Amino acid sequence: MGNTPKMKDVAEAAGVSPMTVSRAFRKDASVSDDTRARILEIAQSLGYVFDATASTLRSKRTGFVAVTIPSLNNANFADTVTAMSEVLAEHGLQVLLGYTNYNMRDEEQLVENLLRRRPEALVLTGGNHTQRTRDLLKQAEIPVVEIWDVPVNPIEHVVGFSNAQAMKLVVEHLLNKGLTQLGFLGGAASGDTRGSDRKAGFVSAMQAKGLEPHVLSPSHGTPMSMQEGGDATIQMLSAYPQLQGFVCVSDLVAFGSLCACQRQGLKVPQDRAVAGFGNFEISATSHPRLTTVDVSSRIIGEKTGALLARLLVRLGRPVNSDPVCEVVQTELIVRQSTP
Amino acid sequence: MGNTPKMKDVAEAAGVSPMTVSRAFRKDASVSDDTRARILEIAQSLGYVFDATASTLRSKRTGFVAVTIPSLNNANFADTVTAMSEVLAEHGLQVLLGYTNYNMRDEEQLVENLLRRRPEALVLTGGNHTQRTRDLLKQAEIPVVEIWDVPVNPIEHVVGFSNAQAMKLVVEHLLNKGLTQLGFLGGAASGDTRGSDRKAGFVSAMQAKGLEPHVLSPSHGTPMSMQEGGDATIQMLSAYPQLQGFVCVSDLVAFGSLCACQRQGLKVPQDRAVAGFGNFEISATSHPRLTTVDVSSRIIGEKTGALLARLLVRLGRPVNSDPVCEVVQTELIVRQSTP
DNA sequence: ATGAAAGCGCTAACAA
DNA sequence: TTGTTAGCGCTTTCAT
Repeated sequence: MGNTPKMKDVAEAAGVSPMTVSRAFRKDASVSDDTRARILEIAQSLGYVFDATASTLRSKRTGFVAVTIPSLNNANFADTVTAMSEVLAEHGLQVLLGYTNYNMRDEEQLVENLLRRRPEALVLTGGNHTQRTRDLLKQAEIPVVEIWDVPVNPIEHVVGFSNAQAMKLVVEHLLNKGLTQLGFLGGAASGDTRGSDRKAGFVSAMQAKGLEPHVLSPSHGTPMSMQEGGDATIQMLSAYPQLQGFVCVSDLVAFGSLCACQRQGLKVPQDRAVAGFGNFEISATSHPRLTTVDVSSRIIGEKTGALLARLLVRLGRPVNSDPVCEVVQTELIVRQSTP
Repeated sequence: MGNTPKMKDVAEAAGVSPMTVSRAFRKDASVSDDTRARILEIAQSLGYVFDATASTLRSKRTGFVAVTIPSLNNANFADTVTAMSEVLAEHGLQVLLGYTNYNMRDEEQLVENLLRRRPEALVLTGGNHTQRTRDLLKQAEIPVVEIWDVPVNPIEHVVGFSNAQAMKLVVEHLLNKGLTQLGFLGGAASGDTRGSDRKAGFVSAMQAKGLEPHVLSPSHGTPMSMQEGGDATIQMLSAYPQLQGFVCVSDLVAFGSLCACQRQGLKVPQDRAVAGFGNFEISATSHPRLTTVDVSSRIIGEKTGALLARLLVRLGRPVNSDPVCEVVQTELIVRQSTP
């Protein structure tokens, strides 16, 4: 007990050099098929487990891609990460996931911690970071991808979409349907540009038509929840009874709003319209189903994974290429919660 | 470019030995406060980033706790992991997260990959694993915790609850309210005991009263979705029109069922009762709100984190103690979707 | 409180 | 296809 077998032990048991064992554990290296099979079998029988920490130190390859998301608890980010993991796994890369609590300070701390593990690339959800985060990333000299946003001043690569533009799709749809009295529900977390960009998209789309944008946007650390969406709806209804529809920062808020309306005896969409954002599962299920915007969560993950696989192809160090900026599609999905 | 500073560089710049720099970067070690402050400042100015991979190799401490969950896309598992991360972070430990797709084969592969990174402990969601997974874990000689379940034959430590017992709370509540014609909705993924345990809890609670348990449990790889919950509800309504209520494997399925009933013009709870499981946010928001079972997702994470912190206290190697089995509370939450 | 020497377990680079 | 040598960047151990 206590002495787990090393590569040397496997080598001795197999009557070869440690180098041959090392090669046997990598598929690219040149070992005869016989030898490899025999070595792997012996390793298995000895209970040998390859030590990635030692491998890493010498080869400078950790096999990690670090990914930060604002919160573990969001189905869309989960889809992005899942899709990314799948693509990266095909290239022998593992995702090292961390979350920022929608907070730039936490993100900075997280990035610093992640960099200590020497990831081969870093993916950040969102385009708003502290200066120190940006500095750390530049010094790290690894590929950096910002996703779920199209930052004005990107660090390097980008795979995302314009939250403001996407939100405009919703507003314009409602305006086209003749609704003019619209309210926006969605709290903007301090460092979270996605929420505030959506709000900005709402405001500018309204102002473009000379309409007054009513906004209820309590500002605390985290995005508005279903519950808060419902509470905000009640407040809005009492402050602006003339409102014809609620444009929400997410489907979760929209669902809260929908249920609050129903509890007030208001029919959706007849009495009030409700629109969400993100095309979460709930929006396709609720009664009525919610009009929303699909933002290609999985595709963002797939494209990011593919981009990184390309950049990290084993040419010594990462390929040095021009920054990529891929804008993914957003699509308005009209359902029954709006006229 | 290309030559990131090492500890040696920091040492030279500070006029001390690398050993002193090493000590400065660990809070416990003995360095004068002045020296430490000076070293950290110089390190910062040089853009030095501590290399955890090298540290790991020599010290045999990775600072990782590996955690597997069935899917990234589940708010309850996310809560568990978030809570666990928070507790572990206080002890300088990071979570290395992986997901199994609700699949024992994938879990085996994942565990093998995770073990290569030499985690200091491993947390598995669920109590059902391949024999090889169990063997790997035993050989690894690190603390293992199974969560979200109370396995009959645990590997080592356990922090969970009985899914069958928890489900019984729901069934008994409905039976007490005089409903006797109940149907169960929930697919059991192949290796996922949580879903099938809940089903088993339903069946045995019904049989205990001499009632017939109607079950609709399509068996594919993943848990039943909202959409599938709705579809299953339609099927059940047509196959067993006499059914008075739907007992669902999760709140998501219950929500699908609720909406399907509403689309059929059935009133919940007047015409049909619907109950969920898990106390997801949706169950507290929907109209009507869903009766469900709260399963202490965060508490599981906190307790697991605390247990590991205890076990991994720096006494050379992990403390060798008797296996712990903590059963967390489950609580029936009666809301408006049931009489 | 600080330093010197040795080495963690692997793999790059070269040789055969 | 296989082996030899050296060393990745830290930290353990022991000394002062």
